[in-house]
Amino acid sequence: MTLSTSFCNSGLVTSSAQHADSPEPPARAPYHHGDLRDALLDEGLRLIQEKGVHGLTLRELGSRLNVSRSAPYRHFADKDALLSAICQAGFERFANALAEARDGAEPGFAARLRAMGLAYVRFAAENRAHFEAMFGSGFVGENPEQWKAAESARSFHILVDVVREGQQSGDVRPGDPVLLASFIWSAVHGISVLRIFVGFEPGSAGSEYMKVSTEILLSGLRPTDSLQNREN
Amino acid sequence: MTLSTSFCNSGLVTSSAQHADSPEPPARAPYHHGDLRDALLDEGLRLIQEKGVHGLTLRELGSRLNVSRSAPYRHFADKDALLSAICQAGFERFANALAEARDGAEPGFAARLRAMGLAYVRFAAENRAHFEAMFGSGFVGENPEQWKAAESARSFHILVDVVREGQQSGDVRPGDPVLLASFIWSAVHGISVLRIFVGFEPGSAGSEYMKVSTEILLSGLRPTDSLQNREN
DNA sequence: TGTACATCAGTGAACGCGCGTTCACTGATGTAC
DNA sequence: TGTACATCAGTGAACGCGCGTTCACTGATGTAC
Repeated sequence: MTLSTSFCNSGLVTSSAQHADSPEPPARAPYHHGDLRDALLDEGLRLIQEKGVHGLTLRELGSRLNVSRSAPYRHFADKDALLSAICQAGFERFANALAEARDGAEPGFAARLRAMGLAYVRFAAENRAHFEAMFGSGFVGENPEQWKAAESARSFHILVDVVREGQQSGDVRPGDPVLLASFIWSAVHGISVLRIFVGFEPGSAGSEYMKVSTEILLSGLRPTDSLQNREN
Repeated sequence: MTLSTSFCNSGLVTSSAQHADSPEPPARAPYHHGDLRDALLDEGLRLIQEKGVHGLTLRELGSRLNVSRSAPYRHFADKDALLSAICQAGFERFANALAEARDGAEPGFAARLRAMGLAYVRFAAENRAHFEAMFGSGFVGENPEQWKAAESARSFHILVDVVREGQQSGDVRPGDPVLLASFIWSAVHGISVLRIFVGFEPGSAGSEYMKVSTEILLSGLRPTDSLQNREN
């Protein structure tokens, strides 16, 4: 990289030689990256996926993208700004995943909760990097305001609304829907976090565990005096 | 520190002068710390409490204990060994806290679960440092075998046993007690983790939230066909 | 259609920092005789 | 009761590393005229 650059800087001869070789100089990286901002977000994600949040360094990022160390500073004020952007993007995708699960499910509270719970755990497993940037200790812990951002609130309110609808249809016990949703959230979050960060996945298969968990959750949320409302 | 040491190294005169001044030289730290190993564990905990796991550095530790940077290496092979010891000690205290909660509770599954759930969340809140060393992303995530160690298994089996007893007394639905205990663990863990790392604590007071959560959990664990078994 | 010029998005060398760890050393302690 | 000596638990200087960030710079791009 250093070699080719100084090579090109050496004068007109080199430049014209390149043009003689081929109309599109192949081994020459363009001076402008084109979409470095998005590339930084993407590669940053990949880096976290591989090495965890603390493996994310601007130097490594620059080197992977064949760009100088200081190039990222044209797009992000500092490392924290980059991490913040990754976190924010994560919450956006997360909220979308939850909304999709809700919309794709059969009607009824139980089906929706099952779908959303599965989506939560699956999102965590499949987007470990985003999830770690969003909820990992050390980052959000030091920036709790991140949690209050629009996108994370949206994720949570999707769940609150589903709970509220469940209450209206008589499938969910009465009570502050925020507290009920919080418990659901915590339970599913606990499953995700223990699996991802600690490798805790009881039952050899794992799917049985998820099934039992959702069952207990649903059963606990049902109104205590209306057993006839129970679904399949 | 450097001054006083070189001062003492300068010869017999200084040494005798010290004795002439006072029988117990006051500003002189003893060469041997006495109990550096325990002091390292204690101060290490304090450091994590203040700055998170990544704020734990051997240099800072040495400086806080008025000891050289390399002194810790007399007691721990490296930084990881120290963190491992902190983690291990955490699991030991954690298991004790759970066992105490179980033993201190009124008889019956519901009372025990309430006590243990509360103990779990409280341990996390009051021993943030231990908790972070035990479950924080970035550490245990990279050393999953830590989780399988004797003390962490002990914590979990305390819960499994309580569930099993609950099943025998008819307070808990049938099914693999390990899966049931895992769900309880996950739910309570989720509450703890969201509170500690993300600052998520719904309901202004928080105690109401804990109460609702335990209620849902208990209700979900009850055998579905025996409503008469419900407790207060 | 050209051209001067402002602006944007890169470069690469360097700074300063804090870290884990090593190493030859030395003072303190305990123990065999 | 003394004394030689092994062992233990410290010291402090140094090494090498990777990091975030800054800075003067330069090539590329777009835009007004």
